Amino acid sequence: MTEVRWLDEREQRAWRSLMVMQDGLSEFLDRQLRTRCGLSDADYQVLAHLSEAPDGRLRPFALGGLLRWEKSRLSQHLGRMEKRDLVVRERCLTDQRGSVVVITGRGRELIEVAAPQHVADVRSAIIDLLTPAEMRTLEAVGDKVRARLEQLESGNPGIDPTE
Amino acid sequence: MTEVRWLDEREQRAWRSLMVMQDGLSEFLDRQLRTRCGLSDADYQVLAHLSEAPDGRLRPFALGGLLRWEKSRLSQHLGRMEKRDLVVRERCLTDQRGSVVVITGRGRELIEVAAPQHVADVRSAIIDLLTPAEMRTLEAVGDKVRARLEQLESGNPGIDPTE
DNA sequence: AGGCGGTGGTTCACATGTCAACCAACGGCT
DNA sequence: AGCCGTTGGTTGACATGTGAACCACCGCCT
Repeated sequence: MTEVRWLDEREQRAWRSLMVMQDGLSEFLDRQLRTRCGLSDADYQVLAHLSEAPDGRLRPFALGGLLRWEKSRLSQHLGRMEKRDLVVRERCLTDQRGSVVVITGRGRELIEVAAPQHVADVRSAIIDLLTPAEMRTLEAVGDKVRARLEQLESGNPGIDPTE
Repeated sequence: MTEVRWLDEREQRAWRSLMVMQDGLSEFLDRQLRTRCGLSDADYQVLAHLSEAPDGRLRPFALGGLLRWEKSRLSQHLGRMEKRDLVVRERCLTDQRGSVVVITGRGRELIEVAAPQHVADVRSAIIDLLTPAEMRTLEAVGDKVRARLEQLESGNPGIDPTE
């Protein structure tokens, strides 16, 4: 592996375009949520998962799994959300170590206002611009990349075709 | 606008797939850079732009434009990079308010080691998995979305087709 | 029973990003 | 020259993310 395969024109353009879209999208969606509902994107994700769970309650480790968050991040964030009365932590009855996160009434009200606006934003920023074919491609690419990342992160370096 | 157009199955899948890919990709690339070169993704972007600029020097506001960063973020980040001897700030001769950021020798060494590895990571995580058609689609979608975001952020709410 | 590695969670110190306030210099205008 | 709105940049207070250390409890094993 002596020489570097730089990105050619096409590859550059696709990559940059994707990155810029990425930044722009998350910045836009986060700002909309924040200014219109006082929720960060992180808050939204947490509330969304909780509101879909039975009784609006989840064990932190389960929530962490859904969000793919580090446990310390989750703990910190839940602490802040608890102060703002969006969630409460209760002791877990079946496991004395753990706790259960529960969405509050206020949390539920907020997510129910935020969700339709958020979906509308996602639609108007991207989904409604896509043809069915583009949608399929995005899904396929996303899945391929995720699978590849799991492979890479599990210590498999991938096969060098020149080998 | 009384009723909400939720995302249907296809739309959900495409959207989630994109978001997950997005998170996974940036996390992966950032971690690779960090562990292998001691550079964050932000550091990398800054050094990359500087190293491509004539004499490795840029006015902060120009750099900020390229990166699409808030000026305070840039200022804070440059401060940290200066402490690590990756860049230096010099007074600007033509504008007494401003300064010029210059990449240091060490900064240049680092980016020259990091760049090939970074490109290899980008390739192996995504670019090399894509067909030419997929690449074109990604570019097209990215461009559409960016254009749309600019429209949205310039106060244009978009047209409601039911109107 | 009692030892013990693994798990669920929290906490601390620290890196990073954001917003608003601030300051000095620029440059156009009279 | 002198005023004044704008621009380039920094700063401080604060919100958020990360990694490591820590703690209590679980559950298995003998």
